[in-house]
Amino acid sequence: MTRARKHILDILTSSEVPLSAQDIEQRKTIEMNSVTVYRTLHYLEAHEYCDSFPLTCSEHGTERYYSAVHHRTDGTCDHHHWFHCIECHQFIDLGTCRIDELIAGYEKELSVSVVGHSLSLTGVCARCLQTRDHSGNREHQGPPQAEG
Amino acid sequence: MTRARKHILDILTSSEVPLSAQDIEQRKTIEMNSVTVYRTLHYLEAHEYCDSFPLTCSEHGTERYYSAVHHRTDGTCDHHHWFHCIECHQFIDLGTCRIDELIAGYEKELSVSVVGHSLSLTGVCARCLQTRDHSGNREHQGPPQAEG
DNA sequence: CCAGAAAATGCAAGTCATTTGCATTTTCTT
DNA sequence: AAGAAAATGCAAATGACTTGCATTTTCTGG
Repeated sequence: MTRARKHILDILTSSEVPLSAQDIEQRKTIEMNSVTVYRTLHYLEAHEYCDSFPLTCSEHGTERYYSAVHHRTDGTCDHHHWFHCIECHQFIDLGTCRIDELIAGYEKELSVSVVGHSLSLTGVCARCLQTRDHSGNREHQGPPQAEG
Repeated sequence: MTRARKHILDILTSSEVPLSAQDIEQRKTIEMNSVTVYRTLHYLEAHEYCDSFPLTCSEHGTERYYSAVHHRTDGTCDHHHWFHCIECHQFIDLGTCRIDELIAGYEKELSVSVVGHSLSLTGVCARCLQTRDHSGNREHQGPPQAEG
């Protein structure tokens, strides 16, 4: 692990939400070319340090988001999925993947071997729903507590 | 519905697999600018004539794929998900969405309103698995029957 | 059926995330 | 520490997709 790789992995590990390459560029505290950010993300994903998925939103367009993978004591990966609010553009953690059985079912049904999957939900978060209720359509509020 | 829109919707409706903007350009039989293809796909999706999801594969990179939505007699949409083979790059229909309940659970748990979702599986299809078994790693075969 | 307005389309250029080639620097191996 | 291998920076390219604007088609009221 080089310095750059350690640094980006640290950023991912300490983030509570998935980050795009651009998010990482903003958060990095050491000099690093943006090409290196992309290459590092590829490296981390190939080596199972992180997961990624593509998401399209009105504010950021289509981008790939990365999140650190937590390995369990038995060596398996704790793979998460995410909800993305179409109003405030925050991510909400949906916790550990709950479609393993569904996938196992498809594998059996179709005689395929599933190697990867991508699931993401979009909609309106509790906070934005509340804002709507209380006030018709005001301006969107900022992030819930700080930056995600 | 203009001529262009009807034509693209026809292409989507008669395809058994999701198509990218480029796939559609290849299949169209009337003159149409590629910008129009994109705008038409936006129109069709906004009006619930089709669904889309982004997918990344080694052969085509990251692209958005579109498939016609079938409306049931009760007016609801018959939303499907897809498996994509990382070797032959064919799609396999996973049938009607089976995660509605899971999503309803998340909505309740997190007090969010889910407006959309994207799920896709990647892996090796039955045919490619078989080719592997029978012959070590030969060249990949062509499409199953014709063009998908 | 026709005029005028509204919407759709074509064309050219632009945007933007991401990738690539190649030279230089850093890291690893012996 | 030397040499090879891998990583990084820089500049330019790629490729999906979007935008602005002029022209054409479609729709609506008369």
